[in-house]
Amino acid sequence: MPELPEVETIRRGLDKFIINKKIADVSILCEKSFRGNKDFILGQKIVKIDRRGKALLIKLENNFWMMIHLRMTGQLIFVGKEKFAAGHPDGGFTEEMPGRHTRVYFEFDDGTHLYFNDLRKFGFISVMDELSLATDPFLTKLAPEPWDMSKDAFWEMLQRHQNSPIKAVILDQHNIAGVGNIYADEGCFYAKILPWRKVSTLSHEDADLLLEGLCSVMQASIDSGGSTMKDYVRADGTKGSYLEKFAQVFRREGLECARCGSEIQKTRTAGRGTHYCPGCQE
DNA sequence: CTAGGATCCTGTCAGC
DNA sequence: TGCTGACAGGATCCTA
Repeated sequence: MPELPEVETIRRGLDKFIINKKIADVSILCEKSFRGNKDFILGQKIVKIDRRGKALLIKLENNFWMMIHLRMTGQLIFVGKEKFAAGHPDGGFTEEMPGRHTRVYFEFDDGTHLYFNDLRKFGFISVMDELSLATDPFLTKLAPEPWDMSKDAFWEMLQRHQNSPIKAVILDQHNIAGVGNIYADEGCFYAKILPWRKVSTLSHEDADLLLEGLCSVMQASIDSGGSTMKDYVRADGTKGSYLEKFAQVFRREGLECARCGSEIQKTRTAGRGTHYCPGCQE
């Protein structure tokens, strides 16, 4: 799915396009994708859009909220005079909306629309009041984001997971928020650490470098508009991509490492596809 | 408490 | 062509 940088890209886009618009209608094409009562959001104006880790939080005038989690394959597409889309990179950006994978869509009072597409249906939109938001298990257990965590706090967190592969630890949102499969691999590459190394084998310096790497790769991605769809409107139909521009290892297996020239490899760690350079990560 | 694996769901692709 | 299994930018639930 969209990881933190992609979700932040969506947040900024929605901030530009849907603030102060009133929700005129909600169409639910897949029950599983929509939790809670839509009556609480109908007729309400969008007040602000927050983000916690990979979750988007949309506040309405009546103090109800919508939490949106895109999980693996969610995307949000705003269609008005301009079109804005971000999230999962697969297809659909040029399709007519609603499309084959549209699960929920909103119509605003000015006739514009917001579409929630989600191929695998792992994502969801949840209508919540202030209390359910404040007590939500995902949000309450979410760890700080990399830039809000001191090196010491990161190190202390690691000490609780001595026996796990480092990649598994940083993918767990209870330990550090916002890191997903791309940035876990990219962060390990930055720090020259093999992703399956047991935490117990890492030095404090390794850990510092890894935290620095996570901040760095995610910030670079945010600055470039997330890894997906930034330029999806290009006439030739290609999608702009953080991966093409910045990824050093992710989905680059078989290609040359930009740092040492070795061939990037792919394997499996923590149940996920894992990319690394055998030459300069150890 | 931690660690590891199965699971939710749909689609695509490689290999018979 | 048709089938089969592996895998996918996530997180939870269950078990040990």
